[in-house]
Amino acid sequence: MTDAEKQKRARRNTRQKKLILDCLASDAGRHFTADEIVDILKSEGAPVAKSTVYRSLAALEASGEVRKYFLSEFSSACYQFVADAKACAEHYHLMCVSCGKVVHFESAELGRAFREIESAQTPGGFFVDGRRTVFYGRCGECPAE
Amino acid sequence: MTDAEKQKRARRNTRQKKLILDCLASDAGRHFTADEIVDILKSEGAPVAKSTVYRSLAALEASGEVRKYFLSEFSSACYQFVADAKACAEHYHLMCVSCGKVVHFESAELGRAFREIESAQTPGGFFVDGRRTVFYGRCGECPAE
DNA sequence: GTGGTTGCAAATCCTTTGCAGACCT
DNA sequence: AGGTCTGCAAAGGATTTGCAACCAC
Repeated sequence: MTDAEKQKRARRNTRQKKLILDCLASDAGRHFTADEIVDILKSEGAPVAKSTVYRSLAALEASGEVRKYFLSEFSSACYQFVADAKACAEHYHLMCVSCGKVVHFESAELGRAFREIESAQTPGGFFVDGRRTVFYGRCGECPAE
Repeated sequence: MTDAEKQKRARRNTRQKKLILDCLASDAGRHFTADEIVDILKSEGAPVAKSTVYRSLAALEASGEVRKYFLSEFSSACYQFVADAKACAEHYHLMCVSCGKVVHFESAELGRAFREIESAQTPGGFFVDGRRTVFYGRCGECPAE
């Protein structure tokens, strides 16, 4: 099934989906792990099964409402609410593997580097998707390991 | 225990460690997963337990002889022999989101872009880890969606 | 001989899946 | 009503760990 078909497929508005999306939207700047969402909803007296959380997050990611990040090999995946898809079009993401913070930035150098990559690879080049690519590293506020 | 202490600690040259390092060194340009190493050694008639492979790879990574990569959320960790620290310093990974192929490439432009990022971010800059960062996109052999 | 190492199996962690019943539309 | 969605438990894959036997030094 293609992404287009996925999005076209009927989707029901259930209590659980709303709870999960509300949780993510309550702090759009923050990343949540699936477990954190489970715990938060449980503490709010509206428990949702972990498998449901995973399934809903996958659906939300497919529809573009939520973005999934892999912060580091030591932690589980994190999910972040996407407030405005357009706002994400022209910048890149730096993610600190230590504290999980995401920094947005623009860079003319990067555009040049991507074009270089596109033409240098063979055969047919390689188109780099800047929106899908996340730069991992360490922010200035986190101590070096 | 610090890294320095780890390296200073007695390390024994066992048959298994040699086999694993030989396997990695047999193709220094390639990434191997732990499972691949297990299979290769088994097929060569010198089986090594999977747990031993993992432990040895961790030790080799700690000592700098092997580098560990996390190429994607869909695959397990990959390990690459470090023939010459300099030789591996400046290469990056492109992963095709369509076919999953990983392409290695070198880029002076990217180094420049990373340095720009490091100094442009506040406070304290942002150190980009080129080993952890994977560029997602589409390779020339896969049709545009 | 001693203590790092190995192999095996069991355990862990995160995530996915099978299935029966519950719930949208 | 009909198909989707949920919750539970069990399975899954990658990696780690406990432990007795092992072997390098």
